[in-house]
Amino acid sequence: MNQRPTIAEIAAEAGVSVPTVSKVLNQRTDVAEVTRQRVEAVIQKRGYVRNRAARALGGGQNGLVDLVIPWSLDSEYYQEILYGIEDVLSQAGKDMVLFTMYHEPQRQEELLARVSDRSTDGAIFLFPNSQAHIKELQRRHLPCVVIGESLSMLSHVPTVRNTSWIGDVMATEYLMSLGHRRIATMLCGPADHLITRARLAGYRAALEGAGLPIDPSLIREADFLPESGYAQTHALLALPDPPTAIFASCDSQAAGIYRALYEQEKRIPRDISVIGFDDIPSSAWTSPPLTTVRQQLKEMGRLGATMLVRLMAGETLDTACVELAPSLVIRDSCAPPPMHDR
Amino acid sequence: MNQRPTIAEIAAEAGVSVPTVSKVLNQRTDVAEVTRQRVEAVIQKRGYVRNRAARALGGGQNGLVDLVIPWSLDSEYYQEILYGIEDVLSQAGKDMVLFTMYHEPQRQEELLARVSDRSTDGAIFLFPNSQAHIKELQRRHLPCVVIGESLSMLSHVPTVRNTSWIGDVMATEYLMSLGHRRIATMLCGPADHLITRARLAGYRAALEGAGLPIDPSLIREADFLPESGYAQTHALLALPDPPTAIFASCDSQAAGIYRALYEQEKRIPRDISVIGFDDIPSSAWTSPPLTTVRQQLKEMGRLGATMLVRLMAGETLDTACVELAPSLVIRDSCAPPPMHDR
DNA sequence: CTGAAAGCGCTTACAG
DNA sequence: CTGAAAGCGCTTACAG
Repeated sequence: MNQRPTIAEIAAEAGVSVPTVSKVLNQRTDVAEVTRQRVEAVIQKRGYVRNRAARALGGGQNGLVDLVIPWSLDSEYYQEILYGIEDVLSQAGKDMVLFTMYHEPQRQEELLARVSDRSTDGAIFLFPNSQAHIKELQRRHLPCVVIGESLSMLSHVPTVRNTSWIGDVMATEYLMSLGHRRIATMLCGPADHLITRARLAGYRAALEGAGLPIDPSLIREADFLPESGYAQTHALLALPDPPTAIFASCDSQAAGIYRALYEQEKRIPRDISVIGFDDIPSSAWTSPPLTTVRQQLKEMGRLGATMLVRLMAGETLDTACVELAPSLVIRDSCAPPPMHDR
Repeated sequence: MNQRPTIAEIAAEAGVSVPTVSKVLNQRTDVAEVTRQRVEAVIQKRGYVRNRAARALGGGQNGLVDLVIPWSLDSEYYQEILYGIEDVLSQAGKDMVLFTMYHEPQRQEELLARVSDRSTDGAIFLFPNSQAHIKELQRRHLPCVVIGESLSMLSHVPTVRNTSWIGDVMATEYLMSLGHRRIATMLCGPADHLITRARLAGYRAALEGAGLPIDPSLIREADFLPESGYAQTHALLALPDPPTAIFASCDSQAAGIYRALYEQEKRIPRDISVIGFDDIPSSAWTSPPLTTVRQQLKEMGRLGATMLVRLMAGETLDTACVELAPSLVIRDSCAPPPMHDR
């Protein structure tokens, strides 16, 4: 039989008992150095790997981490974050289990059930839309980390996010530095959401800082899809006094803005400037290449995963909430406004 | 104590033994109907869910499926497939564990170790670059399914893929019907790969069928990234007799083609036509919208997952290999060639 | 520092 | 049709 070795076989071969091998495996200190080395040699030689299910049942960890996402992994945005998470987690010997909430409340129950299973050693939440279940998981001592804005700043869940409103300030100031005075902006979701409001505040602050008026007709409702950028751009262009620059709330929305502009035969950036937000990989390949605000997506993933690994190892975090600053990536979609508009 | 109920508690409450509850849970037939109903009522009432680890240890299934991908989930292409897989698997009560091969041979060993664990009930391989480990897993009776081209047609692993070369025929014929005679095509990977050759054969067959010559300078090496499309388009345009249409091997490559054309101030489709391959979601939002060959990506995911679910349930598949036919999606990136080129 | 013992929550033969 | 028994491969007290 070419079966995978069990802890019992290792113990027999090393001439010790099963608990002793378990101690070595769990890096306990109450093992004689000689014993440890002997056991480790056998483990090495036989290529022993613990059985995950048995470990979990016995009360140990099982090397699985839940990745809880609100919807599907359907945007480059998520992918980038995931990439960072995967990087750290695989180094730590953890595997990811995808758990999709689909915005269904009943899925939360499933998640809780699975955790009381000890099916999983920890969980990473991407842009959670509720915190109730996270709190419940923490109450059951499951290490949890949130990546992305969380609904409440009061949360006690370790969080890593981008200081996005600063990005709005940067983009708006950059456009103004080019000479733009009529800058349209798109919202990034429902107007009553905290993040939406925070980001809008960045735009307003920049404008006010420069003594420019705020024109409500230049603030448009939109979401993360190209459709909304498309529709609002057409609306913007129909204004008596249209903007000379459009600030997209995210790069994927910018594709819709580009398209509306293309249809109206407006050249970017000669006739009108466009600036994005996120800097997803494909933004480097639009025509013209999109100037945008870079969020450190991979880094968010890496940091969040690192925090979780620490938590799972029983360590305590010194900083529960990490904010990453955005930066400006200047490509070719912005230029000074046309002469007659200055 | 508000703990999650165990099978023992259910048994006690229903007035039966533990094995009997287990039988009900596993839909065995050797249980009296009355007993079954009584047990099921208690299960229902207590919201009982089996402990995954205990199940796996005891010899049952644990509700986990490995999703084995060659690299990272870094393209819309994968995402679409994943979406289909997720759809079916979540219906079947299975969760996905992401397993990334990173093209590292040593990862194959890890995969094997994990499976002898019975950590997982089955595995779905996306575009595997080797079949050795899949065969080994099958030998250990782990249900496996391949989605995407597999290296050998002789494989005994159930597979679902697209009949991609037909797509190449369709695209080429469409371009010819528009009046094009000099059609460039990009390879979709190393020239010695089976898929690359098969797809090229589709292009050739269409051309030959129409009695058109095959010009080797119009067949360009490329991969799945925009960069290669970009570089080859510039090279194509520098030819003494440049093509009037370019056939991209995939939509993400088309972004590079668009960009090169944009830089050379060639208008699509007035000056030159571009056709893609895959029909990833963002292709509907390029400017102009990309005419492309649609691969049924979500459907591939759904079918593959469905096959795996059957296999895990102990059923046998009537068809081991399913081929999905592509179709043409006509948008705005193709037109008849300019007058002087006809 | 070491190991005998009990237990985690299931499952599968197998005897009745 | 039902259930007593043994076992899956670990882990954690706890006694020595």
